[in-house]
Amino acid sequence: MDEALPQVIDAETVVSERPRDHKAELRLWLRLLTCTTLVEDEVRSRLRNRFDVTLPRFDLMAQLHKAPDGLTLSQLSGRMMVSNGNLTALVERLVEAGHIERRSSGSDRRVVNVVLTPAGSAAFARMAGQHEDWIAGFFEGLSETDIEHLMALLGKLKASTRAAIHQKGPKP
Amino acid sequence: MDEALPQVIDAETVVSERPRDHKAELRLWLRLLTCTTLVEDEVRSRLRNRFDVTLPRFDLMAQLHKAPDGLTLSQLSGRMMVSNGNLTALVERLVEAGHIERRSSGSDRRVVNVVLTPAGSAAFARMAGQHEDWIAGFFEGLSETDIEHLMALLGKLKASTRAAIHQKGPKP
DNA sequence: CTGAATCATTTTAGGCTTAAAACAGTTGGC
DNA sequence: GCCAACTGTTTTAAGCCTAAAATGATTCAG
Repeated sequence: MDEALPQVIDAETVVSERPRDHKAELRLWLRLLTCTTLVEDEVRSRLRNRFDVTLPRFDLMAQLHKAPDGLTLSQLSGRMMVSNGNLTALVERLVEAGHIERRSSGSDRRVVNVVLTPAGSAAFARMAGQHEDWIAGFFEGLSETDIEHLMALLGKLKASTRAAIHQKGPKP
Repeated sequence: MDEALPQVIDAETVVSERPRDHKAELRLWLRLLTCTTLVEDEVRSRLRNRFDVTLPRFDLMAQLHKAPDGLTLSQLSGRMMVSNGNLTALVERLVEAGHIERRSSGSDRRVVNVVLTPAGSAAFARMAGQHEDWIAGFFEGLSETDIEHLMALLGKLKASTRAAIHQKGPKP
């Protein structure tokens, strides 16, 4: 590519001459977003059509499934990366649906514990199995090594992004 | 783990004995989601804090920027992959902010055309430049070949997912 | 033992999103 | 010309999401 450059221009100069062409990164970001949206929207739609459940509710049930002894609302909001106030209504609807149960903690009257009911647990097991198969279906065109490479590259991206975020705005 | 399997079971049989271990795909999907959410939330937050604009409004302005002659609401909803009813309020707020302008089409009294105002156009140019730099910053930890590989692998994933979606539910 | 700080949750106000119904304007077959 | 089908937009009802304020419970320093 740079073979025919005049000899007086060294590599550093060439770089500094195009300081701001970030189109490749921008295109990559758009593609990343497209892929995620594609999968996510389809998952939402299948959960809704086949199990009459929304993705946030599924997520909440997944968290409770991983914690059979239940979780407080704060623990839930932390794990779901969702604001605290959000959970109040979400929990209320899952209670109405009979999937989960509120339990007040004996020792601290501020905290609300939430647990899957037996019915909710069974419903979640059914949904989670299907969900896993759906995801496998979406990734079917990728080989095992594709999956490994993608996993590694996304790991790198995750680290890079976190670094960029925490560099600019870590609480002083 | 399976080292002590009876000798009569060959590799193929072993594979068929675990027909449904899709954990690698599931983990990859979670990581993909994490990366996208990480970038998206940070972009939202910066747009909000530095330009007092939401991501949907930025997206809408980006579409209008690419179409200097303006777009109808239906064209906009198609390009933004968003429902039609969604746009009514979104457009209304951008009109209030002075970023865009409604123009009724001369020939068809049903359609509403929308165009960036000069102020909106200038505001968008400023935001888009910053936005590109932010994305470049998030991807800084990736080499040029990382970016190429990621682009290719995500292209494969996009194709695979589309195939899986259209296989199960294309309109008959 | 008491008041300030802290903590868990809920409420509030505002925005985004969808699907489906309602409205309004246009078009084509008769 | 007229009406039925179609099209573009808006409205409605319901859900998800956040930040910030409010409420209620706990803890701890003095």
